[in-house]
Amino acid sequence: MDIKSAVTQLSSIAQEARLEIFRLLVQAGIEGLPAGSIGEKLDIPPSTLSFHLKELSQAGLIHSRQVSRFIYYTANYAAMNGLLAYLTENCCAGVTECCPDVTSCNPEKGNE
Amino acid sequence: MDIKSAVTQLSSIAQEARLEIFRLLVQAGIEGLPAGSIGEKLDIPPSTLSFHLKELSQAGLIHSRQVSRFIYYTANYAAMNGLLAYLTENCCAGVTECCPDVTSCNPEKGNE
DNA sequence: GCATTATTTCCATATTTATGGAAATATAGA
DNA sequence: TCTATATTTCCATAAATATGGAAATAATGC
Repeated sequence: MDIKSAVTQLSSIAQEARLEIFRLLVQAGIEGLPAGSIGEKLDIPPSTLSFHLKELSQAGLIHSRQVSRFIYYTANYAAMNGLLAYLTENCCAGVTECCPDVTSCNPEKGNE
Repeated sequence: MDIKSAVTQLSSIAQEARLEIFRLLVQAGIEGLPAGSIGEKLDIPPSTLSFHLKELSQAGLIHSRQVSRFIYYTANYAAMNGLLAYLTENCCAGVTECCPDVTSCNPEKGNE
C-alpha cells in the first residue's frame, strides 16, 4: 500500500459519522445493511448518508450490492486489514520483529 | 478509547504531510528529531510544519521536549498502539477471537 | 545586552469537506 | 402505466483544514 491510499482510507474513517457507519457495518457482518437502515440507526438524513457512503466506497473500505430496491453495504474486512497492516508497519518501522501481523481480521473463519 | 478520540487521532494522520512526519518519527526512534530536521528532510516550510506538529501533538500521537534551542519530537508509540487496538476491535466487533492483539509495538523491547 | 538560531504564532487566503433540502433516478408491485 | 419506496445527485451554504510569508518568541553564547 502506498501512502496516498493509506491517507485516503484513513480520511474516510477520520470522521465521526463515517467511523460509526463503518463500525455498524462491521457488526452487521458479511450480509451488511441497506442504506436506509444505516441512516435510521444512526439518524443521518439520506443525502448526507449517501455522501458518507460514497466516501467510504471510494476509499475501498466498504462495498455495495443491489438487492431488490435496497442497496446493501458491507464492510470490506480485507481493506481494513490492509490499512491496519500498513499502520503497524509504519508504527514499527525498523523494529518489525516486535509487531504482530494484523492480517486475520474477518467475519468468518475464512477470508472474503 | 472513545470514538471522538479515535477520530481525532485518525484525522491527525489522515494527511500526507503528517503521516510522513509520523513515519519519520517512528523511524527516528525514542530519541526523536528536532523540528528543523523534520522540515528539512520532508521539505516543509517552518510555519506549515509547526501547524502539522501541533495537530499531531494535540491528538497525542507525538510528544516534544526541549533540548537546548531545539525542540525534539518523538512518536508516541503507546498512543499508536491504542489507536490500532481500537481499530482492531472495531474491525472485528463480534468476532473478537479472530483478531490478534496489537499492543506490543514499541521501539525497544519494553514499553514506554 | 546583543546577535544568532530554532521554532512558533499571527494572519490572509485557498482549498477541501460536511450538511441537508429538493429534485432526479431506479426498482418493484398492483 | 401508475404509485410507492429506496437511494442518489444536484445545489447552495457553512465549516473546517491547509498553506506559507512575516513577525514574534525563546534559548544560547559572546
